[in-house]
Amino acid sequence: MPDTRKPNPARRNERSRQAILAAARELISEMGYARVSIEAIAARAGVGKQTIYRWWPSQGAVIFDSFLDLSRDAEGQGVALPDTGDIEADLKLVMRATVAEFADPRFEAPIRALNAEIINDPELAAQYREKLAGPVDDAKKTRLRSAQQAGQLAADADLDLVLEVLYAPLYQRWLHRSGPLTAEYADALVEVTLKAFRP
Amino acid sequence: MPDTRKPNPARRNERSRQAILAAARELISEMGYARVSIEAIAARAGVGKQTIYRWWPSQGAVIFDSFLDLSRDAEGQGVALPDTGDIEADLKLVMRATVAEFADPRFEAPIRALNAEIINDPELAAQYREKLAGPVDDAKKTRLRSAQQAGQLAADADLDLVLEVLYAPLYQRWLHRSGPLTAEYADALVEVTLKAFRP
Amino acid sequence: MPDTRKPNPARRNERSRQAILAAARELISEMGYARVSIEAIAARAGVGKQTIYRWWPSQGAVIFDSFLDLSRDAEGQGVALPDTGDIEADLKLVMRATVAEFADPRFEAPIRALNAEIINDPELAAQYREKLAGPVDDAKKTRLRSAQQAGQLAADADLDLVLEVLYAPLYQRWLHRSGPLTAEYADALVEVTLKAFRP
Amino acid sequence: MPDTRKPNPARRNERSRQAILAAARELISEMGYARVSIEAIAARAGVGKQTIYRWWPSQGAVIFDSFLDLSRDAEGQGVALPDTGDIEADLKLVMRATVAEFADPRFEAPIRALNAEIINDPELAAQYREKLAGPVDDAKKTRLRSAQQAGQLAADADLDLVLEVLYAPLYQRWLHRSGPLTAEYADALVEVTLKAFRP
DNA sequence: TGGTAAACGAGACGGTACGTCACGTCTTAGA
DNA sequence: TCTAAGACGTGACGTACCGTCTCGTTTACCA
Repeated sequence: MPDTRKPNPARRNERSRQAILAAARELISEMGYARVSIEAIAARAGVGKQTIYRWWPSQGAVIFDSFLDLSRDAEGQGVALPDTGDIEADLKLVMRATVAEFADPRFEAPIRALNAEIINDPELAAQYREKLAGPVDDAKKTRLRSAQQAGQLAADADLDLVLEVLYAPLYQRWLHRSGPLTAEYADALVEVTLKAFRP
Repeated sequence: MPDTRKPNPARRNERSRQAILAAARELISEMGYARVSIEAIAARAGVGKQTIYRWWPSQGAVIFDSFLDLSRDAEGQGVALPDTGDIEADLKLVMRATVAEFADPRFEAPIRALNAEIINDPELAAQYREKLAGPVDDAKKTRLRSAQQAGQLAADADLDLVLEVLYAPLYQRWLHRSGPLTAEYADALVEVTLKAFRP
Repeated sequence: MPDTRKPNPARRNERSRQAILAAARELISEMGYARVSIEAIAARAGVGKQTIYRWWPSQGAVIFDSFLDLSRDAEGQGVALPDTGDIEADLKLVMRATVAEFADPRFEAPIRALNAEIINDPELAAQYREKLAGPVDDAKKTRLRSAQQAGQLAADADLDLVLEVLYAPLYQRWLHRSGPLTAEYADALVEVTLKAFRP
Repeated sequence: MPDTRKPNPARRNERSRQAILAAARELISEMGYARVSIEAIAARAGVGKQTIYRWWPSQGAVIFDSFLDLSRDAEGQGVALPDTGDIEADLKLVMRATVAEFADPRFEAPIRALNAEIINDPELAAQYREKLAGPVDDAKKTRLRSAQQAGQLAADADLDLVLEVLYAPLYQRWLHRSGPLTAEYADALVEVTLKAFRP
């Protein structure tokens, strides 16, 4: 009979939690996702394996949390996009930033790891949409709605679809390494998208 | 001294090759990609492990080949798209077929497995572009060029970009399970793409 | 800095002590010695693990105490052997009682556990001789001295040796399961021993 | 589903087998039985853990085999006792040798380990009687029968009982550390036993 | 057509990591 | 202050697979 008792979060050791998430990020960057084991994370974090198993159901969940942790630091909670009134300029700025982020070697391995994990784990995918993609997408949609009111975007445009047309090509090109990710490419995607959803 | 001699492909046992690829596909469908091992494939195929290691460098390569095998059966060699003269109708037909394929449970697990593998393995990604995506994309681009000549598409449109705008949103939505994949969605993508690249 | 303070026995919770010893006995009988853990004893006794570690240095010590506790109940403090004047009859009575005790399933597992523990733990062996075997052996030697005075036993017989010749074969046969333990066997041992140490 | 396939003994690696048994003996002598783990044996032997689990069902079985291996070396196959015609002299010789063996630190820990294991494992106890104690006892009984024919021992003496009276006190005193093991003690046991079973 | 070298099935091997269990220490809350 | 509760770092458990390495046993070429 496995132990089904739930641990008491109030007594959780925050130092251990941070050490585990940091170790996970470091190891993924250093050796690539496929070679990272729970044992290695525990050893690097100076933590017992059980402390990982106690709080996370799977390795994917640890990866996810380590990534969540990273984003929280980066963003704070104000995830608002710039709004200069010029939707094209604003989107290009944001898209170019995304391109730059993908080129940063510190982000490369963990983001790839997370995406690989998401593909095969629906549970994780749901969490990803809710905790990571969701808030960011909401901020983007807020900016798009502003553009709609300014008449720069069709009033009846499906904003989820707009975001997909804008971002999915970029993500796919990066994940599949099927072409160069340049500022020009980012600009082209913005222009194409705006043309597609022009009023 | 390890055995560095290369095996002689002429003497390869075709029955074993087929059994291995079939076993790989079956196991991925049955138990999910993460739980499939070389041992299990060998056992299911009634084959020694060495016979797998002799001909494939990694598990990802086996998965890839099993998938390649599958596509070859499906497509034959004539990977030409319909050309009725109406690019919108033709693309909608093809996109709806893709949506249907993604809904087929026999394809679901293996395609996901392949995509997950590609994300973390540049070598495999290159093979994927060359052997699988490449031919299909070429066929699609042939159809798009025909549309350009018919004045249905901007003559200076970057066809790789067109394909990305057309397909990436669909793939991403499926991989991330971030929304329903319907015929209407397929149609919408075609319409949006054609508007974006209208002459 | 570890806590090196000694606990104050005066404040010890007798209810917990009894619960621990009882739980130890029960678990050994139920699951066999090898499978009994401190965790299980603590859980069964409804006691914190620390309460066990505070008062006993090792699992062997708990087993020992649980056994000591059991014997104390059984014997009271009057550990005197019968003295009818007939040493052979008296010894046979006692030996047959020992045989019967060994056949009692409630005693089987704990006594075996204790003996296994004693073999590898000199500290525990010393305690065993002092607290458990000692008093019983003293009582037996008192009876043997009475037999010496009655001329039924050689006056210069080494009483420790007499006890060993009398009991060791019985214990060994039981521990090694190398033969049946019957009343006849008990009788034979008494007869052989008396013959060996006849005046 | 555990793997129930039986390994093929014909393909067993004798070098590994020897290394495991030697490592087990060494570790028991060095750190005491209680502290020896399968992991440590595998590491010391330069062997995978699975190679141990493949061929032995339990740690006790490894210990037992390592001991069996040791005895085989020591005895060769001729386990015959000396027969000078003087049973008392011959037995004293053998008993003194046993006492000396118990004092040899190379034997101390493994023999204790084996005895502790035997107490709680009936399966192992049976093997012990058959493979280790049995042949030795047979040799001893052969010598005792010779003494019976020479009229030095009661013709109707139960030889198993004779052996128990002779050896059990010695074993028990050693296992329980309840007294010194000297040549004099060995002699005394022989004298007592012969007196007990005198014709 | 019979000999021989390869590929084959089988599976044992030295390993790594798994996920679980229990250890003995520690911290917290409550009586 | 002792206690029940239980999280912690540690490390062994027994299992699953890894990729390599023999073992015989088919196969298929070639002499």
